[in-house]
Amino acid sequence: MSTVSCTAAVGRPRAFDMQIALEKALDVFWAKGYDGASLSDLTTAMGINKPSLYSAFGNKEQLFLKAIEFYENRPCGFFKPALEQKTAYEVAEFMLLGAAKNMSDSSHPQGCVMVQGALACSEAAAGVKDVLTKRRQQGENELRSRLELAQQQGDLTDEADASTLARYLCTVINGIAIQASSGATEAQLVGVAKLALASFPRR
Amino acid sequence: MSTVSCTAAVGRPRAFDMQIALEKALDVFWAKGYDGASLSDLTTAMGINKPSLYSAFGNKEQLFLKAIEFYENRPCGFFKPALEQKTAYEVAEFMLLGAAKNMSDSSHPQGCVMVQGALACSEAAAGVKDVLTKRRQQGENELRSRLELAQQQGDLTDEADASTLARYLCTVINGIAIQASSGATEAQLVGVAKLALASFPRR
DNA sequence: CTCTTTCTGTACTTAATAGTAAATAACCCC
DNA sequence: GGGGTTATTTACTATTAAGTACAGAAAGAG
Repeated sequence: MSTVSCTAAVGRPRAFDMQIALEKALDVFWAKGYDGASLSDLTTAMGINKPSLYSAFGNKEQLFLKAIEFYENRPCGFFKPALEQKTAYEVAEFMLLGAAKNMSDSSHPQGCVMVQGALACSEAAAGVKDVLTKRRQQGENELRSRLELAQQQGDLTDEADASTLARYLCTVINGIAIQASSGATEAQLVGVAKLALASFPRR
Repeated sequence: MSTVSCTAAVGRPRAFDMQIALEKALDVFWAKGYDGASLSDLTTAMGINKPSLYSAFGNKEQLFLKAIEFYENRPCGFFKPALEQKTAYEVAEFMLLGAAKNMSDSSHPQGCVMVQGALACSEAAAGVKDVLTKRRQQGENELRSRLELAQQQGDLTDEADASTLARYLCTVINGIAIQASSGATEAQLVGVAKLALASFPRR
């Protein structure tokens, strides 16, 4: 089930678990951003040496991309599960409350690596910034499609602009990410999420 | 009226305008963040050499702090003017629409340097991240006080929680900053701002 | 046991980083 | 115009950055 492990059957076996190392790397990128995370930070957290990192993950940029891919697909995510809720309002509610809870969770760095991983950055990080921007945009698009489906299904009023509504929800989620990374508590963020929901049209 | 210029009457006069140089530095920090902005980036943009930078502004960290101080006080800001609006709703409206317009303005980097200047960063930037976090928190506190005043003056219902309301508005503004730095247009952000306003209690 | 393959650890390279020393140039005051 | 003062220029330092060469270690295949 591992998404990255690929130790060949022949040759000296890898002495570390790639999945666990990747999670450690994710935590570093999450807390420090792409520019702020040095290879020393990464190898120290991952418990390996640089040649192991390069042979297993390519280079810093590819390691980052694999880390955010893992981040997006990990089981405790809230975005994709939210899209599967029954009604548009439940989608919005699940998503906002999920963001509030998840991003303030102290079992990992606060906020969202998709937001703070590479927001304002050096030219060296321009590529990963671009990837993050596109991924966030893609999430917004998926949400818009889900809301349009809700309109077809009749659980979201046709007067609503699905596009603006999706952008609004993503804006609040991004804002919650900032607040969380600034130290806001879950209770505070849940309050914000509930207030944000007041703008969402109930059927 | 210059806030930073302090060329002594004696000695060789400074060959550059500190205010203009500071604005150029601000643009670099705004676009690249503290970690992503190298001294070469800064001196190139400012049109000066490193010793001039160090003698005029101290070091990279102090330059950053002076740049954000300038940012907060510059005339085209929207936060402080918003607080002076007549009613709580007008405060919120001015603030959200101001954020939407200002942060997508193409006459400077998109987004908000107070948000993206140092969000997830290296240990070297921990100090400036801390300053930014505290400043944002201070802004939120000022907004909360303004809303409490509105409750005393009767133009905001007592049922509203001024603290949560202020946090909500700041969350949306921070979210707008992310969207703007990801390329959202003014029209898109104004749409978000208006939708966000629907959650704000009118008297 | 040996060969091949792959990984690990140490030590290295090259380039960029923040910051500075020292000589020179430009100004005001007397 | 000389003396004191401050800014500029060039050249430098020490450190850290990302990335790699190479020798040795650990496994399976024959």
